Amino acid sequence: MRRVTISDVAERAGVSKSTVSHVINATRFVNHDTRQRVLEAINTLGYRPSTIARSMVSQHTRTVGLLISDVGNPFYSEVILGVDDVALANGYSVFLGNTSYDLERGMRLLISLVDRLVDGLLLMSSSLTVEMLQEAARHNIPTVVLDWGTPGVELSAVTITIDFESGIDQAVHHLVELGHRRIAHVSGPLDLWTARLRRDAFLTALPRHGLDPAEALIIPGDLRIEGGQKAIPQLLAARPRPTAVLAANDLTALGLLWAARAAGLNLPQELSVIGVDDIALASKVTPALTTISLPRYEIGRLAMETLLKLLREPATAPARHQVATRLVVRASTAAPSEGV
Amino acid sequence: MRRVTISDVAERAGVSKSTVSHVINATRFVNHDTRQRVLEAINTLGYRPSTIARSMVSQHTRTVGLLISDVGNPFYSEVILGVDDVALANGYSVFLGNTSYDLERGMRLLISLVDRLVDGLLLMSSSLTVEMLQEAARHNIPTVVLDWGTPGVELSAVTITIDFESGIDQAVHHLVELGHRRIAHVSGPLDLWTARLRRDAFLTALPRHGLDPAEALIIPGDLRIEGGQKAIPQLLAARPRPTAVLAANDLTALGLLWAARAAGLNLPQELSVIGVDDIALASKVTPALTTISLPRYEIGRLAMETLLKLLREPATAPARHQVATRLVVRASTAAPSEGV
DNA sequence: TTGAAAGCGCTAACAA
DNA sequence: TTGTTAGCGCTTTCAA
Repeated sequence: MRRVTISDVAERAGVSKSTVSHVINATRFVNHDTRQRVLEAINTLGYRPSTIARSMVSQHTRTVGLLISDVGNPFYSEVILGVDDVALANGYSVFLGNTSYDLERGMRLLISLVDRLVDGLLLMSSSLTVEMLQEAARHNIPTVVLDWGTPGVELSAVTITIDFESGIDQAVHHLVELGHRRIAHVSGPLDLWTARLRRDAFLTALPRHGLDPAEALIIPGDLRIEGGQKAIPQLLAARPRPTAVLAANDLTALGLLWAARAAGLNLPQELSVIGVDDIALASKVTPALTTISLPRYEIGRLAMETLLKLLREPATAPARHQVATRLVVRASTAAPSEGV
Repeated sequence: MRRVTISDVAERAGVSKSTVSHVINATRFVNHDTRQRVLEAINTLGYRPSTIARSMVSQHTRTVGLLISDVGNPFYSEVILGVDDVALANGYSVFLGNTSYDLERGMRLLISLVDRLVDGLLLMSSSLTVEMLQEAARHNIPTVVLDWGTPGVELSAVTITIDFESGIDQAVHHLVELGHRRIAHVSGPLDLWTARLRRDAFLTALPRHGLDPAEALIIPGDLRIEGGQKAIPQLLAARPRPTAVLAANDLTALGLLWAARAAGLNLPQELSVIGVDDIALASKVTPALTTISLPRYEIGRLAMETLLKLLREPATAPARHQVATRLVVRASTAAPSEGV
């Protein structure tokens, strides 16, 4: 049972291979009748052009590589969906690689992608190195980098960053309007670019709403539930005690909520909590979490579309895109109760 | 800046292309000195063999296609990780496709994978059809199907199914030992194979522990938090009222827990709840969820390894694998309080 | 309006 | 111990 090739079709239709090729790709005029014969031959034979052979001559594969630090992270999984949708709609297939936050693994993955002649690269991994970018550039593979801010990135790749400032500013505004004056922040690990970004956005938002950043309590967390839970004792011990807290992400916020309740606090009156991410769970818990929503699917879509544009117009200069975030008010924020 | 090819290396080393090929693939003896010269040429030129050209002649690609219904589902994301690990370790790359529970989309994805000459297929999508399997079989692409029980599957593909019976039997045993006699089940949508499987496992486990399946209350759910929440009123209205409930998955169990607490029940004394999945959250909530743990990563690993074996020994007859599940006891189960 | 033939970068007979 | 050569299945000049 041999694979049916273009020659089989040509023979069956009584034409040359080139004619078959041209009817398939609509790349030059073919007489109506012969075209019909070719089409028919294709159908009865069940012929499908070999992508490999095509790539061999065209030197491109209509594939892209997607490197992710952690597929299990709900943030990324929706991003993947956005990428996948755009890819499918444009005839691209995507190679997925999970770096597991492991630099060496990431590099191996990247090399295998380069060897596979991917047309473009989508890098969404906090464990990225400049060498990876260079490797991609060396083979001049168009690259889109998500949410990675190392200086110099924008020289060789298009970057997509998340504009936390907008959402965080809304969050602070919301709290101040409710009457809060003492707002704390439970940050992520500050060696992470994205964690610093959120903290800084918080710190710069404060003075815009009449609050003094110097007085703001910053408790380091780990972007996980545990980090939020561990922050509660510190939070309650602080004098003056904060009446609201902005968590670096929703998991941290949930940890805060649960530990606060366990400590006997009346929520949200005695402690308002805001998260970042808007994970699925955020609207399901009690009290439902007020949070800053990231357009995850949108990010994936934008990334793949940007890459596609890069592929079509290789001359385009590396640019930077930002996606906005916005506050979703639910039940975990309220006016502070008197005399706390 | 042309791509450097095997001819460049050959020329530089002063040998023929075939010699270069043979040192790269260690496929025939090459004199030590010439081998050194070749190696050196490869290094200085930075030569990397083209996977495409190789595939062209070998007719295989060292790629596999992975079709998933929903990358966002935490169950699948860990499976992906297992697949990815084994793939990377064996020099395979994986194409990821998200069917979004959409049959037509799934078929399009599948066809694109077939056209790309993937060596094997991993189908982990509840939205699968027999035609998809046939399409794969028609191109004789070895296929591994996860958790899909339609009769006839095992004829053309290796199946990996999850042995819910073991874990569910342990769960019922655990509850009976605690003193429960009236155990309810909140199922998934019963048009899903996997939901029926769990319900049936529950029903057959009961008599093994002296309980009458005919008396068991089965409430249909949706595998989501909402389904669990909606089940609580029915559960509380039933006479005699169940003292324990086995949920079809952890999300349902969380819904049950939260709605029960909202209804003023004292947990776990007044209602014991067991989930299925052991999602990350299960151990974080209060009370921590007793649940039946699925070895998700293990499943991915097994699937990819099975596929690899199939690729190496194509003669192997389609088989079926089962992976065991086991009960993890936490704080959401307890002896029933008296006189409920 | 169509065909012949070269070539994409490799592997593997077959020869030497 | 190594080289020559014929493909793998397509696309694309160039020619007719």
